[in-house]
Amino acid sequence: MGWVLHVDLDQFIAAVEVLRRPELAGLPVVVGGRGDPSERGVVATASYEARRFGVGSGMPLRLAERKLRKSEQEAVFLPTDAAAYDAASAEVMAVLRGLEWGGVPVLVEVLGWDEAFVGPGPGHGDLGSPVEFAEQIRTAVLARTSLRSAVGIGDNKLQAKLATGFAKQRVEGAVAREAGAGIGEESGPGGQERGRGTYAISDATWYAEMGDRPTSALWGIGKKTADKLAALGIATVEDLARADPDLLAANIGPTTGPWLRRIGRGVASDEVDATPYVARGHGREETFQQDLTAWADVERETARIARRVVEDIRAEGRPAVRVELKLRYRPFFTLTRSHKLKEPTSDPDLLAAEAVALLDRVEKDRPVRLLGVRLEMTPPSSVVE
DNA sequence: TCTGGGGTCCTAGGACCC
DNA sequence: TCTGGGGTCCTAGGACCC
Repeated sequence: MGWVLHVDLDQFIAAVEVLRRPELAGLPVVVGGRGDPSERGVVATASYEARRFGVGSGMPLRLAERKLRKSEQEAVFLPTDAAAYDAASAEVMAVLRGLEWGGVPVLVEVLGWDEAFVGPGPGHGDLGSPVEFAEQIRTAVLARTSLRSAVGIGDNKLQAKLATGFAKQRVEGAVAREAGAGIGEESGPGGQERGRGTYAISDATWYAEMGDRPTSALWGIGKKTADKLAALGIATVEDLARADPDLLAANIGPTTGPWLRRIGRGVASDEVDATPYVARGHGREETFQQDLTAWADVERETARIARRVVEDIRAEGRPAVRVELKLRYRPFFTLTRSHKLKEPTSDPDLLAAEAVALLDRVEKDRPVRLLGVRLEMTPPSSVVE
């Protein structure tokens, strides 16, 4: 049996902020943008205390501020500090990589700052109970980083990922109930009740757990695809599992159609890929606090952002092969223009000029809300001596 | 209350070549 | 003068995820 585990840290960004500012514990903490709720920006993470008042990820900061003000809560707004989360994330991943399961080091596939798949390493022995190992993971992460987590268990990565979501729901439900009942911090400072933060889904329980849920409950199906499926008469995961493969291929696409049917059936890879992440490209984009109306400003800002991205790709040591410009006009219309370079380059002047040249292909008489520049790099394999 | 930023992968159409 | 398909590259946009 190829068990896969998925580890997901609780309210990671907010938790990291509270760790370095313990006085914030218990307060509604909202992290996002530059930390100024009167600015354009959205919530990256809200603590459970803030979530209770309807504040959630992706919400405009201005709206979050209004909700918390109405609740008369003493709320704290903080800027996003990517370097701090990078560092905390690296600590957590190091703890995971240090674990042994079945007598050999585990494989760790990092998914983002706060998520990873964990699987048995090659040549492992008896794995014992995956639930026991999940508890071991949560205990080790908490002990070494003071961060709480949930762990999902599955026969493959899809099942493990979805199981983590159910584990988190149980934790949040319990926290809310305790808050309502006037019970304090969950089992004392740093506590983490055993069993509460793990959940398992397997091939055997797939339809019982997922069959009646909407297709959007699946990892990989968002609102658009769910709507498209609904128009085909496919509402639930079980509907999707039973759907006609030709219908899916014809309406959704030759690759995506069959893949959707597979995930409807709970079928996915169980291979934990521990090879280090290599980015295809890097980009930076910026929403301006005030829309740009003078085209000279648009050109200057485009060049500035392009030079920032050149610094990013220079740090990787791989030249750019493609330049993409992204523009968002007022009120919210977005377009992209891109250009493949004749030859790879890391030259800042040249790449800034390429980015600015892409502006020749767009309308110049409309207010600009956002500018972005993205550079695609040569793949590492093509770097030859 | 207007709607972030950093990524990935897929699709579809047109150009171009054979 | 009209008319084929197939394959690949490039570009723009869409969808999704954290």
